[in-house]
Amino acid sequence: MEDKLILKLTNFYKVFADNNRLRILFLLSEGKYKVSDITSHLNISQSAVSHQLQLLRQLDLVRVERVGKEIYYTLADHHINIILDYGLMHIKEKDDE
Amino acid sequence: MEDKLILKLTNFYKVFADNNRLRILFLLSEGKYKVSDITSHLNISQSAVSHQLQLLRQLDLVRVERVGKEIYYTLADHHINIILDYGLMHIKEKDDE
DNA sequence: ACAATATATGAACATGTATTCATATAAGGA
DNA sequence: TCCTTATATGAATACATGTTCATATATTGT
Repeated sequence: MEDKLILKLTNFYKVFADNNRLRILFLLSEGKYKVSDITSHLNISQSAVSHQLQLLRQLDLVRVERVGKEIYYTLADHHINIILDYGLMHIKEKDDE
Repeated sequence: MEDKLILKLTNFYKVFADNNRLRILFLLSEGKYKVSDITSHLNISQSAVSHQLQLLRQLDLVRVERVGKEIYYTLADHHINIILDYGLMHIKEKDDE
């Protein structure tokens, strides 16, 4: 097993290993939201949301669209949805703890 | 989407979001290894390996078997293998970066 | 041009967690 | 029993990263 590949996998998992980030992703999996919507829906500060969105942008996980003063975010592609769904499915099927 | 469920998912991802831990898991996916084998194969200190193994034990991801002075580790069940494989498959199919 | 609103961003700070260091425990051999 | 080897473990340390705080930028309305 090549270490380089495992490192990539590590980094993949890291993206989803933060609760607020994951909550944002799941919210976005339901549609298009502007930043203020995200902060109010999830009770995360505006700054924290923006920082997470910046990271998600850098990783190309979200798509950005400006409408006037507001900026809307959506998931970048259907692939992300599949990942989220797969994760959920996996958690649900084992009722540990 | 229930926050509690997402939190569980976060914790699931966290397990795999560390490089050395993941390398240990992939090594164990190939068979049974004692601690000293793991440290030499992966170039991680004995202590670091033991700490990671402790964590993996607590999460029931590995199975322990003592033979004399040595202690052998294996993955707890086939399910873990499937998770690892799925992750790899996912990484391989997208050639980002 | 100015004020108000929405979002982004850099730096400081807080926190979680992985590693190291020192040492403990357990087993086997002399 | 004493010594050696294998592994575990607690505490200290190092480090990565998420949040906050203060402020910048961008857009709209007046």
